[in-house]
Amino acid sequence: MPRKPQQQRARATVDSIIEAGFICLGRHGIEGSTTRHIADVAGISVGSLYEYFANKQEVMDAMYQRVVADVVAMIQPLTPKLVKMDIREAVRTLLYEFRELLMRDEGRYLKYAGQAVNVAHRDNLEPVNKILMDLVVQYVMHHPEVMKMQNIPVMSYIVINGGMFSVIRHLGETSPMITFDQLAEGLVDMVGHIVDGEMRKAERS
Amino acid sequence: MPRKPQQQRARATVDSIIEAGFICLGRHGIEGSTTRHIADVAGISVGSLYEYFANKQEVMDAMYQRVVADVVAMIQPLTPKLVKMDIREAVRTLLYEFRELLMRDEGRYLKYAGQAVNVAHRDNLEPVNKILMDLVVQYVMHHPEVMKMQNIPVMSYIVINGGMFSVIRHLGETSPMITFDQLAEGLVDMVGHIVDGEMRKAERS
DNA sequence: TCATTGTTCGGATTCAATTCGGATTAGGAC
DNA sequence: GTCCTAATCCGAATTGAATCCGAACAATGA
Repeated sequence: MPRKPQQQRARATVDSIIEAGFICLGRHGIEGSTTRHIADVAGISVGSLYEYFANKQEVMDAMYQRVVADVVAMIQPLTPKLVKMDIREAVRTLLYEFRELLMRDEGRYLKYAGQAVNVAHRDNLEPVNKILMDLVVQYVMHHPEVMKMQNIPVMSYIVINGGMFSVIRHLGETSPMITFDQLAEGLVDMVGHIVDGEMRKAERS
Repeated sequence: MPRKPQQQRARATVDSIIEAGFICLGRHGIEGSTTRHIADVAGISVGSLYEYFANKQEVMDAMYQRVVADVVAMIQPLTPKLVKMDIREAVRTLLYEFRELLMRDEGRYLKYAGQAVNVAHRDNLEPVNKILMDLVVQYVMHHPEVMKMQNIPVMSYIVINGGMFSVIRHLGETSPMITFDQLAEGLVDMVGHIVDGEMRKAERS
């Protein structure tokens, strides 16, 4: 039965716990992130941690939520610009912004995203999926010609999931076989070819 | 200091532990898979478990290895047939075989694959990546015309990673927005469009 | 000031992972 | 068949991390 922080100092405590969670994860990985360790880094006692979080997992969840919120906050204001761009340029822009976000603070978020992609936590990524789907919808509205494509939802699903995973995985790679720029251009071309190909298919039928 | 099993009954014990690992994971998820629980299901004591595995993680690793070995064993004999097919048909065949394997024994392997896709365990999937890269190489040798593509490694990386992840994620979804057939056709078209698009690009230059 | 409610603390408790020393069994030597 | 040794198995004891709890401390507001 965790409590809602009501006073200013309690909110600060909650913040320091989440912050400490990221620091511990960055420093010693999952193993080093014991509740005691997190509490130490946050400068509080373990007891205090459990005032606001029912268990360790909830601390992790709060960290997720912050990552996800930041991703959404990154995409949202970008949407108006993106929808006016050529599709390839839009994908490219999004990819580099995404990387910038994941690499921020010595890859703090990337470490987390790496955990988040497993199926057990798939729901946590839902808001990101949603905003990207919204972006697709808005994009289509600005580019009526692509509406000829029959399978936009399916292709979006593939591109969004496959794209996110490829990027997260690639950034986590210690000695990648390809550079990020190559990966990004590959993804850009992939989306471009899909749109071109689907349009061509639509015209034929 | 885990020991190598030397007698027949010891090998049976090791096997029963791995088997029990899968059963526990299927029954109660990660939480239900305590060493005691696994030992109980395997019909041995915890002590025996530690005779052959240094720790719980090693049991998990042995399970990974079995999954990965089975995936490789599925693809290897399929390769000769695949390389002779049209690219779209090859992708389609591979996808359905992959699903069949993941769903075997009430999705025993799928539960495991879900864990494996996170960055911490990315190395475990390396053999699968390798055999798929090999498949690409062999495919290219049988279809010299696609050699005109400039970025085969990059596109393979994207398609392999993105494809595997999309499928694993989709199969783990409780109420998927799209059917597996749709996903499969989408992936087939994606690969097809990429090849067509890249060939066109190559001809232009 | 006092009462009330929010906050913090750190020792006590619980539970799973791992260890260890002794009991049991397989399989070869005689 | 008997004996011997290494392999195997066992499960109580240990360890350490997660979690709980009740007392101490701080803020608020009448």
